[in-house]
Amino acid sequence: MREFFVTVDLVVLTIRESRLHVLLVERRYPPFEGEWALPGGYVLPEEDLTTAAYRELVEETAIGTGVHLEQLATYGAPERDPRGRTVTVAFLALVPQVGAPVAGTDASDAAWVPVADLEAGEMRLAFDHDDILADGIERARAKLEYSPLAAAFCPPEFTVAQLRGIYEAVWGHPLDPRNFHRKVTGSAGFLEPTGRTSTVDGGRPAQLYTRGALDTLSPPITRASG
Amino acid sequence: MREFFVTVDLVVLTIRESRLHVLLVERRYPPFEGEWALPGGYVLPEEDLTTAAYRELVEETAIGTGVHLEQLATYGAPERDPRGRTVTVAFLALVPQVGAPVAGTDASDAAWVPVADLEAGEMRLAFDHDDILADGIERARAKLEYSPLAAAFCPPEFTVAQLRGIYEAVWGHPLDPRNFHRKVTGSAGFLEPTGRTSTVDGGRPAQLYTRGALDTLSPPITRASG
DNA sequence: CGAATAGTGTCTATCAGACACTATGGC
DNA sequence: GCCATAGTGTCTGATAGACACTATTCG
Repeated sequence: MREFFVTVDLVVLTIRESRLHVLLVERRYPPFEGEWALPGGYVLPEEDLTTAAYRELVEETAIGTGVHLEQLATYGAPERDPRGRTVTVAFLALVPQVGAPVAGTDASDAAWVPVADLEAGEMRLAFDHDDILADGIERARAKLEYSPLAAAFCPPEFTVAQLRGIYEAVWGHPLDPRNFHRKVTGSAGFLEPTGRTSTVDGGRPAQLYTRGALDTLSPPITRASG
Repeated sequence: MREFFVTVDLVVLTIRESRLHVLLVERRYPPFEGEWALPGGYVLPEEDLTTAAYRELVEETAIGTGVHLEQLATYGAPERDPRGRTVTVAFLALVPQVGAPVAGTDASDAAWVPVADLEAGEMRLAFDHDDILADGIERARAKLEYSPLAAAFCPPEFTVAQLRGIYEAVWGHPLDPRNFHRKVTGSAGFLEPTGRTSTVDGGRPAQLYTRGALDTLSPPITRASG
């Protein structure tokens, strides 16, 4: 029995230009000075873990509405932080498209980076953040199958085509528009029609929806095939 | 930033007499002296989280082979432990049927308790262990659907009927023996026949299997209906 | 009108669930 | 033979995926 430092780290995902992006910060101080890392920070003495994660999210992105935040996993290898024994609780955040990220106090710069670039091995993150990121991406991909989570990437009202775009960006392959439409509109409680329509895409106006009350999708939308 | 205590707590599940049981210990010292709790303890200074969980598991159950151990979630509400700010990393362990549990140093007694009794609200656990237990049970139930995890409850070689008994005990309702048989034997890589047979149940001898290499079952075995 | 996107109908192969039937042991 | 359990065959209703077709807007 001894004392530990406890931090939270965030895998913040969003869709930009039809591609999945993750929020990274450039470290301003040692260790790993100048390298890219996941945003995060120390848990305060009287603060719950989720509260700490939410606070860090707001500090980094300046958004706080329509966000999905869930605990991912905890990483505590003895040598993972050279400053001392540190356990980090990782969270997964899914956010709608926003403007440029905000540089926080412990990061000299912050940026949205395409996940595909990181998966191609073009960049190594500080600490064990490559592992945490991989776990976060896999969690997001898996949860789209059976949860209405994709709506967390969308604005409050969205079309079926926008929602399909989320799935295509996260899974990295196209889906049949007609079957997708039938699937999501046919699952009672998954989407709620607003009665309004949107004409942004040049064709027939699309029905606008909000996320429904359902929190488990059965049967799931499968990602295996297009 | 301040220092925290870090512990691991275990949700250890097994099947006894065709019912799902969880391992509980009676606390020997305050806080919550005399109450029942999940087994667990402090993470040592140079110890990985999973190593700590495994150490606690061996201390409490004296078994170490054929066990499934996975991280569940982390709980860190500021007031969850009156001794000071403590974060606990909960693990889920699934073990084959074993003898009586072993009383550890920080528990005056240990016992296998039917999960159904706890779910009926007959018992309150110390700390926030009721929440942790509920999360662990739900994780186990969900993972049986799409993973070969049920084999972790079985001896090294087992029959299809034994495996079905696991599903029935965890999910709490009967499954059709014929459809279950066709399902599990038809998924290539899920089970490996050994060539040996077992005659323990009085009828036609059953083929014995070991767990196959597959780690994701597609399509899943659904728990919704019998 | 054509182009583009929204949304519906229909066909087919597959599969879950129900359940009749056969196989192989102990008594 | 009788009973119990193992394991197979067959039917039916539901559904995923493929894709033809209709609907509604813009220019």
